[in-house]
Amino acid sequence: MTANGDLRSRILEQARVLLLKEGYSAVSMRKIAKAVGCTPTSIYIYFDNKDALIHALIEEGMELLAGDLAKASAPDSEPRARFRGTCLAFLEFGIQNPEYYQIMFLLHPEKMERYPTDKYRRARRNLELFADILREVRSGSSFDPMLSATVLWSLLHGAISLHLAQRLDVGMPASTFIDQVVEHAESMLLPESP
Amino acid sequence: MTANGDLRSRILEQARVLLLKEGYSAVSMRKIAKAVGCTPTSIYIYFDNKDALIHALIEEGMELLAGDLAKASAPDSEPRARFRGTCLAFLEFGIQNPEYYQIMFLLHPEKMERYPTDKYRRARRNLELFADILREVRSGSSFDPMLSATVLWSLLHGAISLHLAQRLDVGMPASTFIDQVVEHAESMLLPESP
Amino acid sequence: MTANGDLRSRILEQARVLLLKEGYSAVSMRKIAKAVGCTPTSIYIYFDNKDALIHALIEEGMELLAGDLAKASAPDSEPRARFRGTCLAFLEFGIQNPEYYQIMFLLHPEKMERYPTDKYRRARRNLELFADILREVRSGSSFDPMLSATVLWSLLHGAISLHLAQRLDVGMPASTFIDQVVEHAESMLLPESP
Amino acid sequence: MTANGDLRSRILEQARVLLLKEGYSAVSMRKIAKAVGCTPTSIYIYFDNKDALIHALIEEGMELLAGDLAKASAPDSEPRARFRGTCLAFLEFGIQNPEYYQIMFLLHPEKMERYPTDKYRRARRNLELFADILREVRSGSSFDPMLSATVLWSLLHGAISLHLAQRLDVGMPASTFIDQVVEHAESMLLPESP
DNA sequence: AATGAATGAGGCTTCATTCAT
DNA sequence: AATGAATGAAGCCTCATTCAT
Repeated sequence: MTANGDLRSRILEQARVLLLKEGYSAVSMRKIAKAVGCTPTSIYIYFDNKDALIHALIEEGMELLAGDLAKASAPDSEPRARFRGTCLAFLEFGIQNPEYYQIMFLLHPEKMERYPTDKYRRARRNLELFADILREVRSGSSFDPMLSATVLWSLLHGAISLHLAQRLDVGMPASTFIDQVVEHAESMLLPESP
Repeated sequence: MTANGDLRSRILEQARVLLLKEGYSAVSMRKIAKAVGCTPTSIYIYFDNKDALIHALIEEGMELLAGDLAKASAPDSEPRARFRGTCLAFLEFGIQNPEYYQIMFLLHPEKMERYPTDKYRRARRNLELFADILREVRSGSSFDPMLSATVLWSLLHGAISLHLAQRLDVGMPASTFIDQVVEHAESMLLPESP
Repeated sequence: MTANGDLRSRILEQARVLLLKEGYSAVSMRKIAKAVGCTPTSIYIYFDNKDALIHALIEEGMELLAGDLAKASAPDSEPRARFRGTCLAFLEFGIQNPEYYQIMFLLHPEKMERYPTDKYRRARRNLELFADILREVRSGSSFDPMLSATVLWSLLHGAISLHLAQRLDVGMPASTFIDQVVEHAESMLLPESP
Repeated sequence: MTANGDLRSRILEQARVLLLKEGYSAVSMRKIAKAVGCTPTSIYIYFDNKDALIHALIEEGMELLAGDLAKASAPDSEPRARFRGTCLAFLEFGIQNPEYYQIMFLLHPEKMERYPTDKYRRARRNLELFADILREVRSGSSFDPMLSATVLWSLLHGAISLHLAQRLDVGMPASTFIDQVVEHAESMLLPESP
C-alpha cells in the first residue's frame, strides 16, 4: 500500500501522465483508473467528480509555478536580472510542464464550470509578482504596472501557447525562441539601459 | 423547406454558434443537426466527416482574417500606422470572432489529424505579412524579421487567448487592453521615434 | 456513354470488384455507386433493391459456371475423364471466382429473403449434371445417382469453402489440394478400375 | 434482478439465439442487449468488444465439439467403427449446433480481425484427430494422412454447409443424407474390407 | 477503503431507401 | 435516364456517474 504512494496521489500522477501523452480530451476516469490499476469508482472516493480531479491537478501546478517564480524573483539579485529570470522561469515552466500548463491556462472556463472562482484568484498573484518586479525596475517612470504586467503575461503566455500547439517554425530550437522572447520583453518594458 | 438558406451554410453557421456557446469539445454532429433542424445524416451530404466540417470553418475564418489583414496592411499609409493597424486588425479579429479564432489558433493539431498540412501553411503567411511590415518599418537596422514577427505574433496571440479565456482583469475594458497591447508592441519592435 | 458499357453492367462489374476486394458485408450501394461514378439513386433505376442486384450477380455466376461445366462434361471424351474434368471445372470455378462463388453458394438464404425461389432451382441443374455423369460411369451398378451426386457436391463445395475461408494448411499449394480432392472423389464414387 | 443467471452467460446465450435466428450479420450489440434485457453498455462490462464476444462463443463451440469428438474417437472400439463414429459426431455437431458451426467454420477470417491466431490452431487439432484415426485404420498402406484428413474434412464440412444453407434436396431427411456421407467417406478412405 | 454491476446519454458514422425534380 | 437532398434506423463504442455491497 505504502509501496507506491497512496491512491489519491497515484491517481493525480496518472492523470498527469495521460494528459501529457494524449491530451486533455483523451483523459477519462476510466483511462485514469486503468493506468492506476483501480476501478473508476475508486476515484470518486478521493474526488467528487472529474472536474474536482482536474482542479486538484491545477492546484498542484499552481504550487509548482509559484515555487519556480518565487525562486526566480528572489530579491537577492539586480532588478533587471530578476526581470529576465522571472520571465524565463515562467516560459520554462510552461515548456517543461505542458500538461500542467494546459489545464492551468489553456482550458476554457466553460469546461470548468464547477471550479470555484476563488481558485482563479490565485493566478492573479502571478500577475502581481510581475507588476512588483516592473515597479522596481522602472522606479520613477510613470506607468500602470498591472497593465504592463498583463501585457507581459500576454507575451509569455502567447509564446508558450504557440510552442505547445506546435505552431512555431519547426526549424528553430525552443531555447533560441525563448531567449528572443525574453529579449523582446526587455525592450518592450525596460528603459533603455543608459 | 425547413427554413431559409441552403443547408450547408446553415450547418456551418450553427456549428459556429455552438462553438461560441459551448466550446469545441461540445460541438458534436448530433448537436449541430439538432440546432440546424436536420438529421445528423444530412450533414454528411455536405461534409465527409466532422473534421472536414471544422476545416471548412477554419477555411472561412482564414478568409475573413486574410481580408482584415490585407485591408489593414494596405500600402497606402505610413509604415508605423500600418504596423499599428495590422496589429489592431489581428487583435480585433480574435476578439470579434472568438469561435473562428479558437479553431484556427487554439486547437491542438492532435485534434486535427485529418487536417491537410498545406492548410497550415496558410497560417504561416500571416507571419510573413508581419515580417514584411517589420522589414519596412525597421529598414536599415539589423535584425531577424521572421523571428521578431514570431515574437510579435506571440504577444498578439497571447493577448487574444487570455481575453477569450476570460482570464484578464474583469475591470478593464477590452479596448483599453487592446490599445495597450499595440502600444507595447510598438515599443518592443519599433525604433524610438526621434 | 457507350465508351465503357451501359450503366447497368458497370454497376454489376464494380459490385463484383468490391465483393472480391472487401467481402460481402462491405458491399454497399453507396460504395458501388462511388466505384461506378454515379449516385446511389441511379442504381435503383436498374435494380429494385440491393438484393435484386446481388441476384443479378448470382445469375451471372450461374451462367458462367454452367458454361464451364458444360464444356467440361461434353460427351466427346471417355466417361472417367469427363468425371475428372467436371469435378476439376467446379473446383476451379470456385477458386478462380471467389466473389461469384461466395454469393452463389456461401450466402445464407436468410440474407436472400427476396430471392425468388425458382432461381435456386437452377443450382439444382448442376447436381443433375453430376448425377448424369455418375450414371454413365457407373452404368450397371445399383446406386442412387442423385444422392451420390449430392455427396460429391458436398466434397467439392467443402473443399472450395475451406480454401476460400483460408482455413487450409498454408503450406500446401492449391493445385496439389485440388488434385487430391479429385483423386479422392474418384475413389469415393468410381468402381475400382480393373 | 432482471432475471436469472449471471449476465455474462445470458449475453452469450442470446447472442447464440440471434445468430441462429437471423444470421451473423444481423447480430449486433444493440439486438443482443435488447434480447437480454440490458443496455448495450452492460455488454462491455463482460466483453471488450463485439469480436471478443464472438470469440467467447467460438470458444464455447470449440469446447463442445472437442468433447463430442473425444467421446466418439475414444480408443475402446474397433478402428472402422471409430472412423464412422467420429465422422458422424462431426456431422451431427454441425447440424445440431448450426449457430456454433457458423461462427466456428463459416465465418471468413476477414470478419475476425481481432481473433488471436493461436485460437485457430485449435481448429487444426480436429484435423489431426482425423489424421490419427486414418493412420490407424489404414496402417500399412502408403498415403499422406494429413492430406487425406483434409479431404475428409472438406467432405464433412461441405455436407454440413450445404445442409445449413438449406441447399440440399428438401425431400431427403437429414439423417439419410448424413448416413450416406459417412458411407461415402468410408469408400473414399478405407480399404475395401475383405 | 474499494469494488462490481449497471446505466443513460451521447460520440461518429454508414446503411438502404425514397421523393421531387 | 439520372440526380440531389434527405431520412430513420442502426452500427460500435466511450463517457461520467451511481448504487448496493
